[in-house]
Amino acid sequence: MTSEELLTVLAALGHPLRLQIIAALAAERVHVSELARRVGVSRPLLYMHLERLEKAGLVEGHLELSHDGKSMKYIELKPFQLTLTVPTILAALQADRESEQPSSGERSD
Amino acid sequence: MTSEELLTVLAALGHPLRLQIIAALAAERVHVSELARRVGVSRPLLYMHLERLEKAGLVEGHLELSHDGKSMKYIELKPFQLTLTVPTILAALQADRESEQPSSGERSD
DNA sequence: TTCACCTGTCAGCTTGACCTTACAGGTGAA
DNA sequence: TTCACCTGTAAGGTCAAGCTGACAGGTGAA
Repeated sequence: MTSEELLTVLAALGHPLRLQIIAALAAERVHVSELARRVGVSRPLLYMHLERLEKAGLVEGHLELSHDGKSMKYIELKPFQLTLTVPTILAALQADRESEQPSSGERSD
Repeated sequence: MTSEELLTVLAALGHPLRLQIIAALAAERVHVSELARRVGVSRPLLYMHLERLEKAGLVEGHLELSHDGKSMKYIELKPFQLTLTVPTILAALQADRESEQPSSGERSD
């Protein structure tokens, strides 16, 4: 995991509303409009937050047709596990260096 | 851990420069001016970032006198371990509810 | 005294995150 | 047709985070 990926996840989790969204999705997947009502925000705002969560790989959206033919976008939570310690941060920064010069200095001798 | 505490840590770690700062402090404590040079930023900017890290409890500063009598503020890294999963987020949000009404519903019977 | 270090803070700028309002377009049911 | 749902996005405003430059004040050494 590079530091960029790490920062994407940290930024995605670093907002109270997005924690609420994750909590609301923990038990079951919910479609966008219903999710907006449950967490008490406007739909456009929710879209913005979902975009961040999705980019971080924490949620996933699926557009489906409901039983009565209406288009519904269901959001589901992707299980994740991320341990933050000094070594994991060092590893992320090290991954940056290894991925930016993949053919020069990452020998393990 | 409440969600506010969690968010403070997430926000503190959610910046590339602050990850660099943590990496620079991983091996040894460093005084402010030297740290600024090592991570390549101005001292005032570093102070701002250190403030966030300190509020999150990730680093600690100690003002000391060097052997030649000059005032030096040494920054040291506090070891930490934070595991991010859906359950830990749910627990943080639950802690909010328990701490806002400490005398009504948190009975454990 | 001048220099080279050090700590600490403030005023002011820029930019992006966040949020709201409004719009365009689709469906099934009354 | 009108209503009540749904998806999706664009325009614009607000505000805090981030960053810079300048300042005030301390020390020991040359």
